[in-house]
Amino acid sequence: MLKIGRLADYGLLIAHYLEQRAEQVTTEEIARGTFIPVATARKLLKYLVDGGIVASRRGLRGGYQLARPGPEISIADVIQAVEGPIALTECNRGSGNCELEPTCALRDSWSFINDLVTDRLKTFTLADIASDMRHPPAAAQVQVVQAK
Amino acid sequence: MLKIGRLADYGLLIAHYLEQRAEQVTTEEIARGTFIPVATARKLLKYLVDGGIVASRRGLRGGYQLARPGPEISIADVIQAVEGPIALTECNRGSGNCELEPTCALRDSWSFINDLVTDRLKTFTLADIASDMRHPPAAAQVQVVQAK
DNA sequence: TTTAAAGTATACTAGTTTAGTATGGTATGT
DNA sequence: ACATACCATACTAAACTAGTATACTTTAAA
Repeated sequence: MLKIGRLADYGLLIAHYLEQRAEQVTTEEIARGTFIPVATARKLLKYLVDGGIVASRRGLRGGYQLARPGPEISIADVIQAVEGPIALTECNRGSGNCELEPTCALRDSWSFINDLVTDRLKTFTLADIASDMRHPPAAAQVQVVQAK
Repeated sequence: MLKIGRLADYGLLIAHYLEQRAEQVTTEEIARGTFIPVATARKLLKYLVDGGIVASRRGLRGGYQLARPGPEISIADVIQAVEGPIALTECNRGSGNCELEPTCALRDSWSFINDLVTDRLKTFTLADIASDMRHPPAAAQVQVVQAK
């Protein structure tokens, strides 16, 4: 269960949809276009607005739009907007969440691993999703280098 | 909630403990040494044995030991042994798990992202955990290279 | 200035998943 | 043969998630 919440997945779907449309779109349209239930889409849009991923306009003729260009929105941004900070383990959300903490030998390691994963997700953007996956984006070309 | 299950965390704790001891150790000793409840440790040890991480010996004077040297056991190995294959999203566990699948534009992307994360976790081993985190292990030195 | 479209906020519910436990079985060295 | 230690399975309770319902606020156009 190293997994992402369904809502985060939907969030990315919505972000991707908005990038494609590139104009003001209403909640209902988004819901129809992504096949996500309207009520759920509403909830998600709020998260995305609060997270600065999406810009909203209220009132008649209102709607949503991406707040920034696609290449500037990473997967990590979307996940964090929907689910809060990425924390693989409890101890990574701060002290006092795990009763094993005082004796645990892995705390620093988990912190480190958490950063590895987060940084990795920051290199992959909405624009990369839009492009053909068969030709991996630049961000996907990683090389492991022996230290020293 | 991009997070790892508590049991996977415990699994890593146990693996790390076994690496430190480097000898035949009983369930009770492991439980005492890691502060994990005995019944839970049993369950985990089964997973680890099935996953080929740990070797068991039954009968009198039985116990557990790492099946392979520390540097050959990655975080990904441990997580997969405890939780099964890494799958960030439902669609990454195969077809038919998500009702949005037929219309979803993100399937290939998720598959790609899943691999990115998994590969990253494969580069970090038990041995890396044992060493001082303040001097990051070789596996942690990653360089992103512009494609073409 | 009224009205209706559209976003905002909060609280609740049902279902699923997870961690944890209990119990009885099986192998094996002495 | 027997005590020790691992193995297998099934169950339970608690936590968490996704999804929904409802009432409110903002704003552009008529």
